[in-house]
Amino acid sequence: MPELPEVETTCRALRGLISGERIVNVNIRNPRLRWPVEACIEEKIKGRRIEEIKRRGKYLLFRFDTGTAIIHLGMSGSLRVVEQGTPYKKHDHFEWNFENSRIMRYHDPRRFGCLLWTEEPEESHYLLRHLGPEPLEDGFTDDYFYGMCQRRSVMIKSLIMDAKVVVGVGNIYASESLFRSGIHPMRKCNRISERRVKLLRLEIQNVLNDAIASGGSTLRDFLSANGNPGYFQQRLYVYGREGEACHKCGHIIQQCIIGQRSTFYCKCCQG
DNA sequence: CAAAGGTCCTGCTCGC
DNA sequence: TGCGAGCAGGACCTTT
Repeated sequence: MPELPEVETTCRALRGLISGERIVNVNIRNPRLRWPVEACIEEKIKGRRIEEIKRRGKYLLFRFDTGTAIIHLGMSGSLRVVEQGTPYKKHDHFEWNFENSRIMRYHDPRRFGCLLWTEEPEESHYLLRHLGPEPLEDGFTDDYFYGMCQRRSVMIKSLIMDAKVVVGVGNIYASESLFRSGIHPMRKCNRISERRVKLLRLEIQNVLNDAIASGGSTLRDFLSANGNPGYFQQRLYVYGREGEACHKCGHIIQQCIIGQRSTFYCKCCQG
């Protein structure tokens, strides 16, 4: 579920619901996430106020005066805010109870996500230290991106999914942005014209902005029974459409595997 | 049985 | 031969 737009949607929803709230209780029901959830996190944040909630790549950062809690949603994780008395669902692994009687619950069937605690400045934490620029912020320039393409020789899809190059481009939006810019996903990144690389950079931003905009419409449902932030209603040109007709030219959408991940493209539109 | 939207880690290959 | 960088593949889990 969570690519950058979903994490951003979650981040905005949480800000509206629990920013500035004091945590009155922490309940770790199953610490066995990607890395074990340390029991000490309870004493670190209990009684503390969330001073800021922000996103870096696909990581959510909850800043307290004592340090920062880092949550990643992995492949199947989600965060919901519910009212007291809401029954647990299977795979609700931890929760934070707030003074305002709301509860933030972490749900994650595959347990690829994490909850970590750090007292370092967040940018020097080992998981965040080597992350590339945010795709929607100033550091992700044409010059920077073309430079990375020149310096490497991997397939372009692998390059844009590399968090050291740019954060937040997951499997869905990688295929979508390559379609929008007319680049075959298996093209070596150093064999693409500067003009096309610049177009790709722009289309990465466009597809992420579009997805955030449609995710934004689900914010008000965050507190309801179904807390899934969704990228539904979204117009996907190629992802998951193998065997169907291309919306632009009518040719059949193809599927291949790159870096163990399903990849979708139109061999007519993407030279 | 295959595949699912993430990403860290290991071990291999290649070029110097 | 030895080394580092860059790259591909494996691993982590459960559900459909």
